[in-house]
Amino acid sequence: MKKLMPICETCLNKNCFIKKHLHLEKMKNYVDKKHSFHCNKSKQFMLEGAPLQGLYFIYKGKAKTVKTGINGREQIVRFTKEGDIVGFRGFGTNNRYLIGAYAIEDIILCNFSNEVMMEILKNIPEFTFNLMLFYAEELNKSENNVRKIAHMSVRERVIDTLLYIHRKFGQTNDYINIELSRKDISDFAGTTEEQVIRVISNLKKEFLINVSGKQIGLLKINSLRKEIFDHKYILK
DNA sequence: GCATTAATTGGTC
DNA sequence: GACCAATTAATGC
Repeated sequence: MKKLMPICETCLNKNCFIKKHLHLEKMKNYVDKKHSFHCNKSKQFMLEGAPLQGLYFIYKGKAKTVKTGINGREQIVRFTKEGDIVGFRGFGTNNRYLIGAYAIEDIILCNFSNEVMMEILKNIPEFTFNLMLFYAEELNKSENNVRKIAHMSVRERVIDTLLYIHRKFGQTNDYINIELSRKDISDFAGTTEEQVIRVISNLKKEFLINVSGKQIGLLKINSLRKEIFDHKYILK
């Protein structure tokens, strides 16, 4: 089971950037040059400040990308899943990664080296154009997140985080399809572990969510959305 | 089973 | 609302 080597042609990740452009003739020259590997749960596979080693594409599993703050606290930049790109922030301009990345569960990654990525970007305009659109979108999301942390209360930020992972990972059998520690949630919401525990405990008492260990399920999505929306309106 | 880590609760500033 | 301490639950080895 250590020999599992993902093949782009048979890959099921429709939203993967490589897969999306596989119909282009030139692309086929490059996909064989990737190298794939496993990374176990909670292990780090990308180090903040380390020299660039190309881009990572998640073949299977979930991961988080983090940035170390001034006080040593970690801020989770985003959560990622199958088909997502990791490591694109430092690409091109910097020669080092600006963020670190950890596996949330056992994952399989596909890595394209700097050299191969450069070749793709220079030779396949359609790919480059779409990547630019992707960058613009990510920048927008990132700015929105900064605004959230600045203007929303802790309770609102936690609710917002829950709605986000619910939207991103989906929910089956009354529980969201990702298991995060309270610390992970707090590092994303920009608060502390204790605050997250208290908010989650309250939301459970109010019958807005289901909680069973690390599993969380949203019960009244509209009520939760409304709470965020109302307060945003007051603040802006 | 013991040791480390995570979750929870209460308290202080 | 952050930080700290104490207790308990969960998990790793």
